Amino acid sequence: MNYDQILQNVEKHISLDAGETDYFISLLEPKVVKRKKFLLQAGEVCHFTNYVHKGCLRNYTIDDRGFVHISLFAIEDWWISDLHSFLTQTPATLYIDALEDTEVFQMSKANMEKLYIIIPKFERFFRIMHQNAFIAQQQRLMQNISDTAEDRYRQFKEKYPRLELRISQKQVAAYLGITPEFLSMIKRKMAKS
Amino acid sequence: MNYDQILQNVEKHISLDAGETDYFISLLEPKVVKRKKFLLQAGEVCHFTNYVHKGCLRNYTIDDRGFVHISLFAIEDWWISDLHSFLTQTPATLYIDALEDTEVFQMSKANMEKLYIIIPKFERFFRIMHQNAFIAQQQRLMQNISDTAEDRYRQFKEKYPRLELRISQKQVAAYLGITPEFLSMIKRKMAKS
DNA sequence: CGTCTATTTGAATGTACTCAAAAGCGGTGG
DNA sequence: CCACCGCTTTTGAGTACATTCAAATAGACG
Repeated sequence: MNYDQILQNVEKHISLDAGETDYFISLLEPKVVKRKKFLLQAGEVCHFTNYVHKGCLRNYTIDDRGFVHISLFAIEDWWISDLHSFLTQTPATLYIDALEDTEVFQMSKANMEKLYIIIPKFERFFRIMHQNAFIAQQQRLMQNISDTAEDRYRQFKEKYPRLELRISQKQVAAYLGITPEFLSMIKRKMAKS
Repeated sequence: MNYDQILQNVEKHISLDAGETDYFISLLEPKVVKRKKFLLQAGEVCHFTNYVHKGCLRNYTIDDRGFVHISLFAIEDWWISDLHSFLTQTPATLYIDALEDTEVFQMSKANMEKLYIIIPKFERFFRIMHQNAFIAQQQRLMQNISDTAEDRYRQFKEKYPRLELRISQKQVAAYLGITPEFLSMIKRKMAKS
């Protein structure tokens, strides 16, 4: 396995010496997730935080009417988990599954706690990670409140360039919070102008 | 000034000895914000993270059509800032102002950095803070995508019990992402059944 | 190749907004 | 203490945005 990519990700925010690097890597568990397979299902406890090395995962809820709502697409170099479940070790509300065959590095809750003790600057790393996630989500929330579906679709294409080529339109609609039928209409309308 | 409330807030997540407590308090700056006065305006750099000791602040954006969208109400015992602006020291996109005369404790960016160095466990404290904020916002985003305005209004009342008595319906509508007229209709409809 | 799912299209419906006008309410100054 | 002003809330009619349901077509995968 090649750890360069995940190390680069970490070293965007904190620096590690050789020993720290080795220790960090020793806590990671590589895993392959086949397309359509689950990494987490609602009701289970989320035992791992996952770094996507290659492929594409999605994080979603299913509402009372059975509709899927996607909270996040995690492609190469993204982190993904059910943060609430992971931190509190209570049953998850989110599902995580693979839209493509995917390779991840997993860090268990137990290993994460060891890591914080042995190399406290990882507190800083994950603080920054979560801050960035928070900011991105805040922007998305404000967009969802104020913008039309067509605007949100344009913003999706900017935020995830080329992802549309890899996933179905149904997935995009579930991310935008609209029906696939309506997204189809939006595309037709946009193509005309 | 009475620091018991903010210390209790901190000690929910980390423990402090007497010296640490004193140092933490020495970095706080008390401030009174009169109703309708700003703590932050879009375009300015957010220099402070604010803890609300008493009163009520709101965090909002103004979209291109001039509409206000409220990201958060911060009442007693909540923290509030423009996190992105604060962390990166770039111009804010959010406004913060007071809906009531409000007392806050402010911590500047410079003091925050000192705090992380002198008492590193505050990295942990703010990591947990931001994680919780992230989780709350994720739930709100999923609600906004999947639920009707009426459902969201019910959830607002659960999340902020009694707040409706303190703020105008217009503020609630700006939080829910609907017009005040439509919220009025929802209330009428709910009152009937 | 056949089956299953995704996408397109259209008509009818529901949810929420816009604009306008009237009524209610709160604060302020005289 | 009351009258007035400005802002909030209510109400309604017309409109725009988005969903639902159904059916036909296209595409993907085993």
